[in-house]
Amino acid sequence: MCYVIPHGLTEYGAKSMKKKVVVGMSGGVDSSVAAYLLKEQGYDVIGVTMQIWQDEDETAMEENGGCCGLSAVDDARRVAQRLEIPYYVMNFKQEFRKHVMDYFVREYLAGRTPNPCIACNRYVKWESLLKRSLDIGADYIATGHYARIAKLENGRYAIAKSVTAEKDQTYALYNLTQEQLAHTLMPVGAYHKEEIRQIAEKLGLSVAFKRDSQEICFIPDHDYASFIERELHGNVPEPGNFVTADGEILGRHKGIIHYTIGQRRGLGIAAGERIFVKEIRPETNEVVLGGPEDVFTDIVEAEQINCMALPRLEENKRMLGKIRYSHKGEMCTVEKIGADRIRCHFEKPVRAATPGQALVLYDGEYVAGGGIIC
RNA sequence: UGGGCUAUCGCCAAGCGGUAAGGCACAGCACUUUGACUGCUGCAUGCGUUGGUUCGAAUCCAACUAGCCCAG
Repeated sequence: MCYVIPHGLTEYGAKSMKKKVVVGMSGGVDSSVAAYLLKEQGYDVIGVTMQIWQDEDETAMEENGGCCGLSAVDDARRVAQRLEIPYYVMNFKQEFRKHVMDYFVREYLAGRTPNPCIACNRYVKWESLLKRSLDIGADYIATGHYARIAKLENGRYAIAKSVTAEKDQTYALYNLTQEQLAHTLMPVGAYHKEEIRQIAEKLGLSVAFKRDSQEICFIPDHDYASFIERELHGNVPEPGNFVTADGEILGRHKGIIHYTIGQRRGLGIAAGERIFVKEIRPETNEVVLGGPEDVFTDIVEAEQINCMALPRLEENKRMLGKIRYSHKGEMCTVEKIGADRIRCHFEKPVRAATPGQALVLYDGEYVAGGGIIC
């Protein structure tokens, strides 16, 4: 049995001081309404927008409206005014560059496929923003994620799937630490997206019908390979061979950064049937291709484990495993094969488990933990 | 040099006298707080070239060109 403590409210009144919370405001509907909800709940709310990658003079591309977009500051400031809460912009460019952009490039160079949102959450939003928020006297940080935080019977904090799971964002949050969760609020997790929009509309917030964010925020044109090339100043990995699992050469590839496991489009090979990337071999600069069935596996290994609901990922426990954000999940059992490494045996093969992506394990409603697929 | 076979979209490939299937590749869109996957749409006024037969030819005939195979 687990129960939810609306932590932060428990002591409200007892100390006659309002709890102070910093809301990370992206300029979108969700975080705007999150700020409103917290204010209604009696918190001392401070709005903050994180400046993470965009240059100040980059005022073009207003229409993008990504989670960290450029009109973000204007929109967020307007909302803060409307809600009559203090508002600040904090610069996190250094942290973002180090933990997200550099990591992103490094992973592709190593033949892996990173998930920048997860890194951003763990190291920028929660590590850096939380630290600075605590420094200015806040008790919590809050975001507009569709997820809930619960304190479990075993004393641990865990992220739970949003009540209304059509918009479940728990996968991208699996890597948060206990300490971070203890200081985090996610007020919109109790609502439907539609309800959030309605609240925003009722409040007269201009962002009520703003498009949801999508794609990699620091690569608005969606051309991530060109981004990597720019970052490396053209010093990119060489073209190499497309090969079959048997070693037969099928053609030339453009360099391993252009590919990910399970990819079909963009290979430029007319095999007569659909072919997919099965494996990327940085050491020989080969990209292995195969048929649709070659890309399934029932064993997935992961490292850099973060435990959340469970103090450790127990052996032989049946859990739901998700190998990508949009994966519905498949039941699996966990085997510990190293100090910081697990092997999951899926009951049904999963498609295109990709090194660099996260394997997130769910124990019922809660995120049990997860790691990086290797 | 004889004899035979084949030439249809970037690749593969239907078509067999009645007005150019399909797959792959490619492009665009949709989906999507990662990369992918997936779905939808588009993609040969022309069938090696030139003539001929026919109301009508990618489909029949002839010549030419190219490639392949077998003889020497």
